[in-house]
Amino acid sequence: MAQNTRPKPLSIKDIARLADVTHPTVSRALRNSPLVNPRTIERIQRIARESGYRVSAVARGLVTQKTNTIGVVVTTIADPFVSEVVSGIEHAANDHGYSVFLADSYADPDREVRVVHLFAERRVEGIVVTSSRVGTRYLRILSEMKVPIVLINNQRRGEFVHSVMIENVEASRLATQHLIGLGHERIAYLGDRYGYQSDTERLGGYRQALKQARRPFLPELVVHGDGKPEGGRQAMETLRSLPQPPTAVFCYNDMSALGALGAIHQSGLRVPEDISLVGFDDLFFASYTQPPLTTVRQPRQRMGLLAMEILLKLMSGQDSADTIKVPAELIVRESSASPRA
Amino acid sequence: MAQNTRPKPLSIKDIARLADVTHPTVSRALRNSPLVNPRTIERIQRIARESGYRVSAVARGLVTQKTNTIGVVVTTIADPFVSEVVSGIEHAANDHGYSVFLADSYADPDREVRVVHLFAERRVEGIVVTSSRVGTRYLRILSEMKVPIVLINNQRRGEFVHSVMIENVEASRLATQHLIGLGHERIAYLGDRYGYQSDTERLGGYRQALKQARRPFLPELVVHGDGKPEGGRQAMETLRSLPQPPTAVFCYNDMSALGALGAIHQSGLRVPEDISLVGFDDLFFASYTQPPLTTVRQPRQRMGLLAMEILLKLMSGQDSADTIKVPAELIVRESSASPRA
DNA sequence: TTGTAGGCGTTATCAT
DNA sequence: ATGATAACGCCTACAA
Repeated sequence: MAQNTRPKPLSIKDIARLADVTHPTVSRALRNSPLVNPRTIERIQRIARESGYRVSAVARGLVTQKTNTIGVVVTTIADPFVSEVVSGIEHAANDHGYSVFLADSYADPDREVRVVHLFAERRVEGIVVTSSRVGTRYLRILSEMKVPIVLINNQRRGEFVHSVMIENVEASRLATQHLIGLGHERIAYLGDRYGYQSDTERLGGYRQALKQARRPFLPELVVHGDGKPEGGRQAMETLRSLPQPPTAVFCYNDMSALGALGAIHQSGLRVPEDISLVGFDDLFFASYTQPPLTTVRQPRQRMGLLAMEILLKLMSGQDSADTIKVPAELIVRESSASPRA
Repeated sequence: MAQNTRPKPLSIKDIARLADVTHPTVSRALRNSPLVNPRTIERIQRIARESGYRVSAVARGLVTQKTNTIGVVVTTIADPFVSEVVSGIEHAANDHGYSVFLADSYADPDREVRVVHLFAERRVEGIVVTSSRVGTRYLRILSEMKVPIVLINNQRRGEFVHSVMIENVEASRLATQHLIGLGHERIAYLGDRYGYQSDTERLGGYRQALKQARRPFLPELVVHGDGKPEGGRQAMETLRSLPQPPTAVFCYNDMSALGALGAIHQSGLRVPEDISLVGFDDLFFASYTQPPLTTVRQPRQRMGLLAMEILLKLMSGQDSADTIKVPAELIVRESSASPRA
C-alpha cells in the first residue's frame, strides 16, 4: 500500500527552464523547426533527451485536432483469422504513424456500438470493424459520427459504404465445382449458425455451383456449426447419421473443417477415401492437418492492409472506392479426391 | 479528391449555448454531478444526446492527467498464443474502463523500445509486454519512464520486477517424466532457436527429468526449430535422419509439434506407435490433430488477466507481487504411448 | 532567431 | 444551483 504517487512527466516548460529559453522555443526545437538556431536545437534536444522528456500526445492532439490514432473493433482477437487481419492493419497503421486502439465486441451488436462510441470519444481518426454485426437500426447512430469507418467482411451487404470483402460467392462456387468435378454426387455444406453475411454468400455459391451442374439442392445436406471446431464436429456427426451421408463436405471455414475432420476420424472413416473435405480461410494449420486440407485462401494480412489503405484515404479527406472485393484462391491439397466407386 | 474537411465535433460550449447555460454546468451535468439541478441535468443530457455530442477523452485526459489507457506490446498479434493472452488483457482492461493500444514489436528489441516510448508519449497509464526481448541495455531507458510495466513470459529472468510467467521448468520436467514413465529411452527435445528464456527453461526441465531418472543427456537429441510449424518440420527431419532416431519428442510448443507431426506422417511413420510426441501450450488445435496431441496447457487468457490485475494495482499506486508463476498442466492425449517392444 | 499571448476542450476552484 | 476564471501541455500566430 505504498501509494507512490507517480511524478508528473516533464513538460516543455520544464525543459525551457533547464535550457533557459521559453517553452515555444522548446516546442519548435523539438520538432526541428528551421526557425530556430541549429545550435539551440541541438542543445534543447540534448537536454530533453537526457532528462527523459516525452511530448504529450494528448496535449498535442488537443491543439492540433489530430490524434494519429485509429480504432479496430473485432469480434474477438483470440481468433486466428481475426488476429491476422489485425496484424495487417496494425502494420499499415504503424507505417503511417498511427497507433491503434483494439477492442473486442464479442459479436454483440450493443457492445460493438458502445465500442465505436468510445472510440469516437477518444477522437480516433478512423475505425475498422471486422465482421460487424451492427444492423440497420444503428445505421443512423453510426452515420452521425463523422469518423470514417471501413468494414471487413461485414455482415450485411451494402449497409455501409466502405468495406473490404472476400469474393465469397465466386470462391465457394469454385470450391463446390472442384468437388463436383471430382465426381461427388452428395455434397454437403457445413455452415455457420450465426447468420453472417459470409455464410449466406458461401451457401449461395454452393447452390449456384449445384445449379450450374444441374444437381439437386438437398436441404438435409446443409448443416450448421458455430464457426469453431466443436460446432464443426457436431455438425459433421449430424451429417454422418443421415440415411445417405454425403461423400463430400464443404465447410464454412477451416475451424469448422478441423472439427469435422476430428469427427470423421473418430468414426473410423478416412479422408479423402471415404469422405472429401474442403475448408475456407487457409489458416496456418490447414497444410498440417492429416491429410492436408483443401481450402479457399483468404489473404488476411492483405485484407487488413487494404482496409487501412482505404481508411487512410478517407481520413485525408479523399473519397475512396466503395467496396473492395478481394479474390480468393482455391488451394487443392489432399483432403479432396474422387469418391470410391 | 473531395477534401471534405470533417467538421469539428461539438464541444461542451456548443451544448452550453443550446441549453442556455455555461459550459462548466454542462460538464457537471453530463457527469451527473449532485451539485446541479436534476431537471437541468436531464435537459442538458437530452440536448447532448440529440445533438450527438461526445466528450473529448483527450481534453479530459489533459486536465485530469488520467487517460484510462494501457499499452500492449506483442511480438506479433498474428500468433494464436499471443492473441489469446491479449484477449485476456483486453477483457480485463475493458472491465476496468481502460482502452488498450496494441503494437507489434516483431521481436525486434529496437522496435520494442520505440513502441514503449511511443506509448509513454500517449500517456498510457501502464504497459504489458509479452515475450520481451529487451535486454539489460534498455533497463535504464525503461526505468526512467515512470509507467508501470508488466511482462508476460519475458526473455530474461529477474530483469524487471513485475511479470507473469508459466512454470516452465516444472512443466517440462513433468512432460519429460511422462515420456520416461511410458518407457522411452531416447527422448528428444525440439526447441526454439531464438534464445527465449522459456526455451532455456523448458530444456532445463527436460534435463532435470533425465537426470532424476538417471538417463544420459544426449546432445544430438536436442534440435532447434523456429517456434512455428515449418521449423518443427525441419527439426523433426533432422531427428529422423539420426543413426538412432528418438522414440519420443518433446516440443518447445504446439506450433513446432504441428510441424513435427507433419514430418512424421510424411515419412510414413505413425504417432504414437512409432514415435511419441508431446507439445506445449495446448493451443486450440491440439485436441484436433491426428492423433490428438499430448501437451502442456498454459492458461493464456488467464495469464493476460493476471498481468492486467498486477498492472491495475501498480497503476493505483499499490505495490504488487514481483512475479507470478502460473502452474501449467500436462494434458495427456493420444500422441504419447509406450514405445513398441 | 526568440518571446508573448491566445486557444484547443475539459475539469476544478472559486465566487455568487 | 450556477457562473466566472484558471489550468492541463502543447502549438501557432504575431510581435519584437
